[in-house]
Amino acid sequence: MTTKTYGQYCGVARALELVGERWALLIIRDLLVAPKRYTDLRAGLPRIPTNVLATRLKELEQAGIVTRRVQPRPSGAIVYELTPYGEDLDQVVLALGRWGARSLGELRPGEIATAETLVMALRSTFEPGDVKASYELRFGEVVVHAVVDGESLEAAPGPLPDADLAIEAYAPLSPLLNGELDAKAALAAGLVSTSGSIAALARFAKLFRIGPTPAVA
Amino acid sequence: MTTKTYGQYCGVARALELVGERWALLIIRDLLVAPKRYTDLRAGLPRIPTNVLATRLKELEQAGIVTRRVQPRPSGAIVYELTPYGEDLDQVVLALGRWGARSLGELRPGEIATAETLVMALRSTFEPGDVKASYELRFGEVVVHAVVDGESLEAAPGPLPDADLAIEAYAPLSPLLNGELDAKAALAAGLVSTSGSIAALARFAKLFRIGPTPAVA
DNA sequence: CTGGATCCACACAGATACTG
DNA sequence: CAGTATCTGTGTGGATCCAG
Repeated sequence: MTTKTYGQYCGVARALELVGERWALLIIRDLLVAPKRYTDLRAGLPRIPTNVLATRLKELEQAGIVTRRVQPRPSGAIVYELTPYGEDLDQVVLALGRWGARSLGELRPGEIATAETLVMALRSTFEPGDVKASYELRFGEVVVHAVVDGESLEAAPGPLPDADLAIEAYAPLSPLLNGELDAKAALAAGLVSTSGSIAALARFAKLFRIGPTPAVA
Repeated sequence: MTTKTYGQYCGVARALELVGERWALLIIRDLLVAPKRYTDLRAGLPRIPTNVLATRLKELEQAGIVTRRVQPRPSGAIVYELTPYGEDLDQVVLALGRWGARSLGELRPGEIATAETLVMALRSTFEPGDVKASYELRFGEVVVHAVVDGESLEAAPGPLPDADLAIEAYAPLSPLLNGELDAKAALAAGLVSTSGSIAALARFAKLFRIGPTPAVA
């Protein structure tokens, strides 16, 4: 798509020319969480062909969205990082994540969740309010945490040992977050277990609520 | 991409599976302005191959994003319209448009602007404030109007004869809107002419301000 | 005229193997 | 670790054709 243009003088078209290709916004999603090395990106995007990853990174670098930095010795590692311009895609990725969350449904066979997908899920579904609380969320091997204080949310990979509430999910939490199950029912169904009360889990579910699953023809 | 999945349990990935294919979000952009017939969509997207348009419309219909309606006789016309689920992509398209507007730059050879691209440009760059005003904006053949009242903006195709300010653009207004030129300089440069004062044009430019052009490597 | 379907050439994505 | 090389298949682009 880099060479292919849409022929329209339009911000949407320009944006899609820059980041509309397959995998591009998923690479950016992962880099929004933290700078990463080539191998880290591959690990977070297991299905991406390596030549496509290499090509995208070059295109994104060319477009001024990503920078490629060689770390000083002794590490010598190569790190990909978003430029400020690339970081401005945050709102685009969050909007996409918010809209797409409603279609998540069941975990499909072979599908994975990473710390990056969970962090962006929390960030995109966050509804600011009056709550002040901290959470540790576990889903299999993947652990992330979130600190909520009114309008502000900090979400990042890794544990938070002294979180107000620790949540262990045994399956996608969509039914809890879209209102299909309330906190009590989700616990009863074995979807989730927590270190706290039903009320605390309900508050969590309200903070990161997603819309109802859309009807499909 | 409909059959091709990203293998990630992630809202962003789901969204891209549904609307991440080439042309899809541009079709949705045009439908966000108003429902359209097949031929109208072709007219607004001159470079889209007809088979791709037909395929996208089927996929989007399948996904519950677009509906295909046959109008009652005598028109019998077929109209494509967004479902409520599809309309929820508004925020995604606006976020993309806002980000991409900064990279618009010059009008490239063969590139066109339509009423739909102008309407979305106004909507995506609108910065709510204390202003109450109405505008008619002309760019070649294309005429759109906007009514601003504090937080609210209504933008739509077509003229608005009794607008507070009529603006005729002879070239893209990016230099005016990104602060490269101020209102006085833009008028002096022949970029634009208006029915009103320099101050009125400056207020317009402030309402629909876009960020600075990103530096590219 | 609208609303597509069909055909072909080709660029790009997918998969895997290989290298500095 | 960070890619490149190669092969294959599918989706896209572009033009044309066709039915109501």
